[in-house]
Amino acid sequence: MRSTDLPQVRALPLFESMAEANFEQLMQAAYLQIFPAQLELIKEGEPADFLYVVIDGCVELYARWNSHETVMEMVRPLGTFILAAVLKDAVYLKSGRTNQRSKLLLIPAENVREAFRNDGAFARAIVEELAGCYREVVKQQKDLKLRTAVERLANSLLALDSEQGGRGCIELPYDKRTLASLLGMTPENLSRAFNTLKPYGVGVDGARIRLTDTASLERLAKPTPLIDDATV
Amino acid sequence: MRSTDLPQVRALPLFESMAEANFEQLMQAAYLQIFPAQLELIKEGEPADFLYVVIDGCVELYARWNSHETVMEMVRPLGTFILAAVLKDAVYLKSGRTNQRSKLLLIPAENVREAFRNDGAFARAIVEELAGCYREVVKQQKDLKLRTAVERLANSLLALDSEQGGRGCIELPYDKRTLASLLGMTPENLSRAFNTLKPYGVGVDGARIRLTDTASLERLAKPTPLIDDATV
DNA sequence: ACGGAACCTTGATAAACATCAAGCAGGGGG
DNA sequence: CCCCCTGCTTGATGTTTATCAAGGTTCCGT
Repeated sequence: MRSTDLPQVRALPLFESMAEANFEQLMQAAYLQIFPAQLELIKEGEPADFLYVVIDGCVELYARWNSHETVMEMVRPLGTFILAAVLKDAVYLKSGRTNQRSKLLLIPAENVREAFRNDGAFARAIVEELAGCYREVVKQQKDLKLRTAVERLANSLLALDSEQGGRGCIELPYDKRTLASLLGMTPENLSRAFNTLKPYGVGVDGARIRLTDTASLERLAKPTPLIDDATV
Repeated sequence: MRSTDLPQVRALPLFESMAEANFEQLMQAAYLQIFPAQLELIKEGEPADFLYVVIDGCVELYARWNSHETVMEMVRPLGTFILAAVLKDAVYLKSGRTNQRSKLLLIPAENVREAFRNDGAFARAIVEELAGCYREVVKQQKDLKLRTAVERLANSLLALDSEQGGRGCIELPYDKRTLASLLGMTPENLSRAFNTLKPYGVGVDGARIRLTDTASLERLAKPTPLIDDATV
């Protein structure tokens, strides 16, 4: 790959500390590709062939069982996915599709494993990344087991707001039904949850959400760093 | 520490490949200790001081929010816990207490991080372990989001059975209320779920469960390696 | 502009799950 | 041995969430 995207990939925590030669070798083996929206990238149960980096666009990771489907995670730039399966040389636990037209970097799994074996700094960066991913999922699980749907929505709105500048004005980064599934509820329920939050200063106009009484919303949501802070 | 437990700790996947000198150094800094039942070991939100290894007994990891509590994981011999927090030098996301009188090995966090920096083989073993932990939580999350309480119970019974020899005769390794919380339901609901499973050949006598129609139970449970197999 | 297709919302209903309140059974300590 | 405590179960009830069905809006392509 040759492009203006290379420096920002190099700057990712996962890659920034690895030796130049190893990084170049990884990138030489990698593919940079643009995919249309709604394209099936990976399917749960299949062996892990590539480590993916989202350069542009958005990828939806989801899982299916008994004809039910649930969104597990939305990966936005510059996130990576399927690192654990690649390292363990195991099958994917989640399926993945592009949510919109997306530019992705595909690094062959075997090259990642080779770099991991040869480059100590890379191995340490991987540990850091994996530990972070692990803690994120644990937080999601606490969210799911300890909160009701309305509480989960309230907290996710507060998180989105602070992510988007804390101005009380949110632009939802994806469909409402995607958000619903991500939060573990049905689209109908999300609609009703938004209505429930109206008295707490939550105004909805399509994908634009307005928070006019953050204090009140926080009293309901009771956010805690141990569930809601991305960095903790 | 000096004891008959050392060889089995050394044999753990996490430690077996590290250099002898580094392992000895880790063990010299570590404490082997026996704790009574129901003892608070760690508290969510506190900085990670030790990596724990359960040598004997059982430790319950749980989380709390808004005066609700849920069991996240039961760690039995020879499992480790709180690895991610130790590596990231972060606060615990879960609290932990002994479920019964337990023998634990406590390795100071700073020593673990030092060994991780100095011993490439250890770093790789950590990656393997972390990736495995990550995938376990992802499976739990799929279980929670895609299945009902009865389905979760049915699958966990099948898993426990195969873990205990597949003879259709299970001894529950902990209280029913603990199992309930682990599966994300109330004790009352677990009781009712057992009743729901009676027509599928599930007999309950205290902590002893008998499966008399595994085929029928499996038709209901629809187990899949992508959620229910520990090793995948 | 029109038709159609997503997407979202709303309402009605049903299923799943939690809560509250007793009651029962078994085991450990006095 | 008996008592009491703890854990479990059961029943009644209420809340939360899903499902089914229908209507409305927006946006796109023809």
